[in-house]
Amino acid sequence: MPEVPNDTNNRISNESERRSDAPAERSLNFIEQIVEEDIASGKNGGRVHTRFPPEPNGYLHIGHAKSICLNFGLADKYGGKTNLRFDDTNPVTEDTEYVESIKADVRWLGFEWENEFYASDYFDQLYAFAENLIQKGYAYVDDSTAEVIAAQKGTPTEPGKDSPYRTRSVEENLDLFRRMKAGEFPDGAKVLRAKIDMASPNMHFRDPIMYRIKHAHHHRTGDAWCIYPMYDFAHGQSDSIEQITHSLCTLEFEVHRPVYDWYIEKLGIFPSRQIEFARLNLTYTVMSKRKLLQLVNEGHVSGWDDPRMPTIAGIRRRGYTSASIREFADRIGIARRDNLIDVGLLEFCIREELNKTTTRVMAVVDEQPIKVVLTNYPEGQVDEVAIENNPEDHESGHRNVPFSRELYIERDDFLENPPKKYFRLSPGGMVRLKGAYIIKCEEVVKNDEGEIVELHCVYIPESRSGSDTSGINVKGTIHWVSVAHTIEAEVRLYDRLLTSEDPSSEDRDFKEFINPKSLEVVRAYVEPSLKTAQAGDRFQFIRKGYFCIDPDSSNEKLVFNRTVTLKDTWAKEQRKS
RNA sequence: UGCCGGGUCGUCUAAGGGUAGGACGACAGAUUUUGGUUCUGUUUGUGAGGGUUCGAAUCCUUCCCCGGCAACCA
Repeated sequence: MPEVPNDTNNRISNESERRSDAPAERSLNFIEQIVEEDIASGKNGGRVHTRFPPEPNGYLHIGHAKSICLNFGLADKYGGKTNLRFDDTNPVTEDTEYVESIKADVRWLGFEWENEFYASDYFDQLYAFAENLIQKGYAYVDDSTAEVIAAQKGTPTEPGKDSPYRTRSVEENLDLFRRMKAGEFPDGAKVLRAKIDMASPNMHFRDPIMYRIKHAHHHRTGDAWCIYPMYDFAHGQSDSIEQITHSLCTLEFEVHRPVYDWYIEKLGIFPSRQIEFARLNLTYTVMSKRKLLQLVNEGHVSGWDDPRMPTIAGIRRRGYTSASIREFADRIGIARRDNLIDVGLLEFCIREELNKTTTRVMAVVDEQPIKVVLTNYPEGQVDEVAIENNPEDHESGHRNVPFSRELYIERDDFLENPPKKYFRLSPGGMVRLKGAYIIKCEEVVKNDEGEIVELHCVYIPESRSGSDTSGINVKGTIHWVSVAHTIEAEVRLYDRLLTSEDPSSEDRDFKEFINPKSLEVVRAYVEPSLKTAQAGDRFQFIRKGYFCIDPDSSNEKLVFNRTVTLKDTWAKEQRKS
């Protein structure tokens, strides 16, 4: 697990700050309404205690971020607490690597948990709960195979059938369950089931399995156990043990709620309340751990933290700030209807922040930039021109950038036969070099293949930025770097991971929609001030987008990730025609 | 076909018997030494029918559509 860099934008506002910061009064989401009703009625003594319960079998993604912001945000808002609880009841898929990454991600998002718990902390207690239910006649040991149990379960439209083992005596059940625990039986030989109703219209009520035998090494309890509780027999009781007041989960657990309540009722323990909300779906990506794991294992991406991944680790490496993720979570809201959020909203959130905070720098992102030679500029002369660090922040000051006779500009910023509203450079045309002079293109130099290799231009000495007396008005301003002073860098340009807006709605497998151009690695020529930039530093490349230094970067070779492009109305217009 | 949910601008999300509002997007304009930012304006919505009511997105009813549920996963 790589160390997670500090996020300077990671400050969590305290309560009073948050209140004064609060813009217009926002309406409550349905969970906040429930919480406020509970507080008003004095339920749980007005206490609010939530929990974030990941299973440590994969990395967290932006959908988890929604849940984290909801759970921690709710506690924060109502003076409550939030536990981090690892739902580690299935040792074969779980690992401490995931535990560590999850903790790092939650912290990076800006939240600190009240308690760090594990469902495995409660194995003794859960075992006692199970014996309790056996004693009350609510549970029995079933020797049937998985296949037989599945067959007896019936279907959604047909009731199930009772297992022949359903009528075992309490004594026999107790004896068998203890021997399951003692390791007398192989995996799959027996399970402990709740005795509820094999004819229930809710499939989860048809004698759900409580414990199964798994002779597997657990990441925390080691080899102490060979029986492990199922989700349904662990989650609600864990909530109850921790006195969780509001147990928030996604919609697919809705049909589990009657089971959740049933165990709590039969055990007579603290009644936590489960409330479901719709999970996050984002356009042009997938959000299931299974699919993300597949992308990682099959090498479609470089790892869980590949900047194209919707994982928190990936988004972080891409250059997103945690504040922008929190803002996003806030804007998408909480409701029960299925949703598919436009990834454009996420991009809006990061642009909004980075626009205010990043230093503007000159970077010519082009494998083959065009060299501009200013024929009337003295050879060997170097000028220092002042560039505003950030026009959105007047305190940010200026920085000197070297200017000389030979410059690089992007190939896109010159067109031999420009269309009507093209504001950039063209033969005989004029353009402003950002922070420097207006230039006029007088000659286009081509190689034998007819490719443009050089532009011979003249600069207008009176047009210098800040002291322009030329009286010339140009429509366009372009960025540039001085050939003699630039440093080369690698830039990784990311695009959407998938080409389908909603891959789950497609007939074909999601992997058929992997965007072959989701990563493009190009060379760039950047201004010398970037020499000392450190991993995690963020910049705006003027007119291009927001970029951050990747951990792969070194003193020898700068590596930038493009977090997000700037809005580009010109490109949009081009696409239309 | 059984059970449980859910349907409000293109996308999210409010309004819970009394003006359908906000955000993102889109479009138009202003400003701009980033075709960025900022500002202004515009556009578009209650799945359908019936009922209750002075008045329905909201209550009742029939229908339609969408999602989830049949792992010894969570």
